[in-house]
Amino acid sequence: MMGAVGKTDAPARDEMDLVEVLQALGDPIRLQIVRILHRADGAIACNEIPIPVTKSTGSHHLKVLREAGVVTAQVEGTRRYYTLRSDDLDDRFPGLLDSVLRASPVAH
Amino acid sequence: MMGAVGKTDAPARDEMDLVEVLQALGDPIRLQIVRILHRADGAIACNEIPIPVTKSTGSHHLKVLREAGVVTAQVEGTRRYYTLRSDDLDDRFPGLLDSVLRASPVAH
DNA sequence: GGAATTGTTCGACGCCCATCGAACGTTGGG
DNA sequence: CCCAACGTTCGATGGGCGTCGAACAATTCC
Repeated sequence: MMGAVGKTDAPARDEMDLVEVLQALGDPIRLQIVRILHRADGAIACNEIPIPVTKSTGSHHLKVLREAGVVTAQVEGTRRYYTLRSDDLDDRFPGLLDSVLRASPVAH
Repeated sequence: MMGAVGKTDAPARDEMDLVEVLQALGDPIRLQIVRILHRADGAIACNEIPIPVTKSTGSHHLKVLREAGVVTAQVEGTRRYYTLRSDDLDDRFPGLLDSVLRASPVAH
């Protein structure tokens, strides 16, 4: 069953909230995940994403990115293959993802 | 005197941190402030920014935006005139501010 | 000089978030 | 059928953030 207004875990293009996306991207580790997914240029297993946190924390970050609409996961057996929703993001917020990806990771 | 590595309240173009900027923009009220400053297309008094919070809270949000490098304040008597650092932002993170400003405020 | 205006700073409070370890499904292989 | 692998979920914890009122500082005006 499903509760009244529970997060569907995968917002449609038109349902994406700018603030939610910005908050999702406003974290070093999540930004790192997004960069890796972009470089991977396709589906990549959750296990293959090198991040310096526990698997539970990583699962949390992926969930935040999923609920914001930044990434999608397709289940394949016991693995989840993640993908950047580049097209949907660029449709809803043109230029946002590109500018974030183009920006140098660190300042200095 | 000043402590060793205290926030200077106004980072240079090259000192801007992407995560910090995204976090600064990832708040409804701060986003509203940014939109207002953009529409104002010039300096606008802190007092003239209509936001549904106390002046202390507003001051806090302006400080966050200042420290992230999103806005600048020039003191004029007892008033502060705020300005969007559009040029600096576009130099450091090309396209970011534009995409954020172009995005429709709410989803639905 | 005193009062009013403008904005910052200072606790304080409540809430959300990032993080972890452990427990719990799910799936695939021996 | 049981076990290993993979990922989610569940407290719990610590820290940070948004919010407020009150106090403080700076400046202008009468």
